[in-house]
Amino acid sequence: MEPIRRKALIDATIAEVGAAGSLDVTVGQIARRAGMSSALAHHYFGGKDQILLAAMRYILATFGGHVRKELSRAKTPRDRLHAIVAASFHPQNFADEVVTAWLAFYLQAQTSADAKRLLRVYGRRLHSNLVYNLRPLVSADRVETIAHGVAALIDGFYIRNALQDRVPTREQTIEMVEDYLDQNIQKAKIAETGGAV
Amino acid sequence: MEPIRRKALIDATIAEVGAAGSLDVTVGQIARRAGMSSALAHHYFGGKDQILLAAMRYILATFGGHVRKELSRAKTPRDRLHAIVAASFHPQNFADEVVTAWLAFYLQAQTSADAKRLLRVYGRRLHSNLVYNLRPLVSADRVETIAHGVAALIDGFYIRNALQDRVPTREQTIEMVEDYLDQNIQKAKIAETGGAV
DNA sequence: GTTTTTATTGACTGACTAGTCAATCAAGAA
DNA sequence: TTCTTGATTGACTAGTCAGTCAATAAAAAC
Repeated sequence: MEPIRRKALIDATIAEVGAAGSLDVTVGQIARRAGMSSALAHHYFGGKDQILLAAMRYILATFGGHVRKELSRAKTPRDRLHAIVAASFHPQNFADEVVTAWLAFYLQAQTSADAKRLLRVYGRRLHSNLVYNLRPLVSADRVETIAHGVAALIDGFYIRNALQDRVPTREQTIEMVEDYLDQNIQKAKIAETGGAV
Repeated sequence: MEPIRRKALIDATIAEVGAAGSLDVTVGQIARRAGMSSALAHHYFGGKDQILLAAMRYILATFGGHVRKELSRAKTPRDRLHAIVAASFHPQNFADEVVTAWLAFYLQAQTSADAKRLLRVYGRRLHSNLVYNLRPLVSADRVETIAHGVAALIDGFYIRNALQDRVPTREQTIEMVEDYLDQNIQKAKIAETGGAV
């Protein structure tokens, strides 16, 4: 029973946080959505913080899984960059409630040391993935800058998709990030002596 | 007394929300920081929601003020675009506690219709400012896309500045957004017949 | 100097919530 | 059958907080 109950609680937490648009959800609400009593939720997780943290870990792990899966298929650095972008906007990660939950956890990281650590681990992993694959394509002094730009674009589109209206579609969004990458790769090449791939 | 008390409560709210990294601040905490009893805070604002909303309005108004001020000095469309970017990263808006408070309100917009409306008014204002000044510089079919890209970059750098480590400095950030603009303006010009400004 | 208005608060309430616990229930082991 | 172990919950506790209110103090109006 334990793994089933834990998974149900994690799913319910993401759904509840996403629906409420806030971390102000009670253990009772989560437990009810997961079809059990709040006492049972405490029994399996020990406390509210741990339920929340488990849900956050799940979201990040799902994201990490998508990235790895896409990366394994890609052969060239440019392909791998595309894979990272595509994984970031995978419908399962880009879904409104997931983004909202993500954002709520982002905010909680401001107060919870555990949450902050989790988030930064994933932030750095994304960053180093980008840097690693940019290195063969652009001059060394531009790598960091471009990686930060791509990461900011991704986060920005995420947050805007969840909270603003009249935003680009998922496909347009991906294309814009790809454009950003290509323009910067292009520029870096021109800056060098114009060598071929 | 009323305007003094209200201003003190708004300042205290932003400080308290920024410090807590969450909207989970009690009226008592806010009132104490503002040097009065919680009963008085209720007396002047009616309720917690209205205090929060007033603080959000204040942040957005401050931001709007900076944009207007910078815009009034700029003469060309390119200058005005620069002004918008510069205002977005004005130290007073980019300060950690303000960004955190901003983010917390962003999230609350998911649940509060009033907050959502406020946020979208400002989102659209930024967007139309960008579009208006991009129009003379790039081909018509690119205007919207670039405006969305710039807005996403700004939001992305905001959130990352508040929540990630090893992020670019304010100056580097501004330069990166400017670069994005220039590259896209450049590209649009090449796409046309190479006409001068 | 008296009345009215405004500023202010301590004390209180009603509602809600995280976490606990003792008690049931079900199923398999001995 | 009896014992043990994990699953499960209703009821309870202790604490918190938004919002109210009656009372006081101070200032302004008359």
